[in-house]
Amino acid sequence: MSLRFIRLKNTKNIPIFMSKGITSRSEDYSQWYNELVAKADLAEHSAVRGCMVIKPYGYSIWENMQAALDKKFKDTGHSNAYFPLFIPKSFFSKEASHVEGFAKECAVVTHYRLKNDADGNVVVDEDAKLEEELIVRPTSETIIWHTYRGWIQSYRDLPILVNQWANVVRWEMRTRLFLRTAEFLWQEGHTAHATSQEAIEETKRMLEVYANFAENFMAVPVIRGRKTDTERFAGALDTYCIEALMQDGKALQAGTSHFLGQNFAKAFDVKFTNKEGKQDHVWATSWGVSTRLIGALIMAHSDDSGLILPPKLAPIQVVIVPIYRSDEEFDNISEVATELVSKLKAKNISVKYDNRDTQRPGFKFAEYELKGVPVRLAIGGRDLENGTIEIARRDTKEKQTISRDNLDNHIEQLLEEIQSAIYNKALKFRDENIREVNSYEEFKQVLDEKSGFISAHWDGTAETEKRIKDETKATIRCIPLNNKLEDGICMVTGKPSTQRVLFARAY
RNA sequence: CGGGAUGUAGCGUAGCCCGGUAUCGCGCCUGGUUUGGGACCAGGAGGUCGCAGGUUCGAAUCCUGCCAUCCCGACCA
Repeated sequence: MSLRFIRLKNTKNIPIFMSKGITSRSEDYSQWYNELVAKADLAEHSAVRGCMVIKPYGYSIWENMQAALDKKFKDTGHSNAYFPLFIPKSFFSKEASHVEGFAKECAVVTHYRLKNDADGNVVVDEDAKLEEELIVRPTSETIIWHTYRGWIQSYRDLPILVNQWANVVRWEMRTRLFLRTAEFLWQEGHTAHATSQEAIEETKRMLEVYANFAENFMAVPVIRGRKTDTERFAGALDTYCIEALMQDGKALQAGTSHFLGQNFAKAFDVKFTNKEGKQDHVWATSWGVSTRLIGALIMAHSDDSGLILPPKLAPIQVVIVPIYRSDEEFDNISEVATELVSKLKAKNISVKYDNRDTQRPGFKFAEYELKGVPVRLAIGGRDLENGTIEIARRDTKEKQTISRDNLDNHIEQLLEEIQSAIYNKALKFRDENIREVNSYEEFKQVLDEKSGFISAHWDGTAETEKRIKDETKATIRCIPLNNKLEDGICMVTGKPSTQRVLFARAY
């Protein structure tokens, strides 16, 4: 039965487990993504509309991301704390543009008790209405700045460098696992500073932390940039971002860092006494990345056989598969494998010896390809005789039989090589898909035929930006930092422009 | 929240037009043979046909209402 046939008949957006492979990227990219998420055991839809269950394998990728990011936050002087899930409605309305930005997607708690009605059904007890409604946090600026007010009196209390790992809720109409769900996991950093300059430095420092993480851990090259006024975070003076390019040519915002100016300090009346004894409002930043990064990871590297995970984030870096014909042979192989496991563990390499006898080797090979395990080792009877092992790398699918001497060092090097190989591949793809365009006609053509990032002149107005979005669905992803200044004319209006900005259709 | 479609076993489906208690594949369980790229044979378990009414001797099938999901729009990390 052909996949195409199945797909056309499959009206539910649920993957097809009966087939051996998954839909190819060229056939249907989003179908490929959905099936991959399910078949690689990363996540599934839950009983709650718009919310996902992150399964153990997917969650351990998130844990690896958390560990790496958390270390970077600590290394840059931040501490973790935790603020409430609920935010009083009144807090929320104190910063005008902030409310406006989030109002349409907030979950609201109105009651605190249930009861049984006459028919025995569980209903909301109308007598238990909250005096003040609570908003389930879509982000925590308001509750945090309300709290910071009590923490800050003097410049000596500054800076405050706090991060929290949390869940947030944004009531989305249309969801995709990891990319957009009603509830998601993230971290949000919230810092308070004595000067504008210091806050701006913090904003940029954390953007660089994100960019560094994306490139060195996720192996995803990113463009550092600044958002336009329209795309800016609700309540910020400036939003910086890192933008990544997915294999289908669509852009994905992978992290944001905001300079909030004194907006929240003013809204929540957070003042401090400076060295000169004068009162001033505190300067703020906030920055975050979410489980969306897992979506980015999938779409940046993976192929039609499954996930390709960068070794630095892979839950299992090396898997060993035994191939045997008898119990005795299995025992002999296990002995070799167990020794190898301890050698690799000693090098802090995450390794799994898959000794299940319920699945055959071929099945396991396919399974670990699907799950993106970077290195696969196979040991069979021939290897026992020859002192060899079969080693296969997931990214290129290259396979060779090598001596087992010095294998742990070899694998350690190979993992590093894979890490940089997938980065370089993604970088090459990204660079090949940034195109300079000088007319609106050409812009539309490139967008439809090639997609990717388009670098073009824009007159800097929100009207033109909106027109382009309405007509082409492409948005300005960012104004790249360290952008080359060059005189030009806006591709739409012909008005003067001093630099090119990056457009793309985006997730 | 507008337009369109779909709900049958864990998953994918046949049956519905033309009413008679549900088909097939994958997966699952048991036993055996297998094992260097998704094994094979034999046996077996699993379904209030989305929910609630109605028509009928009898409803997966016909009628009414509701619910859920998916696709296309408006909104978004």
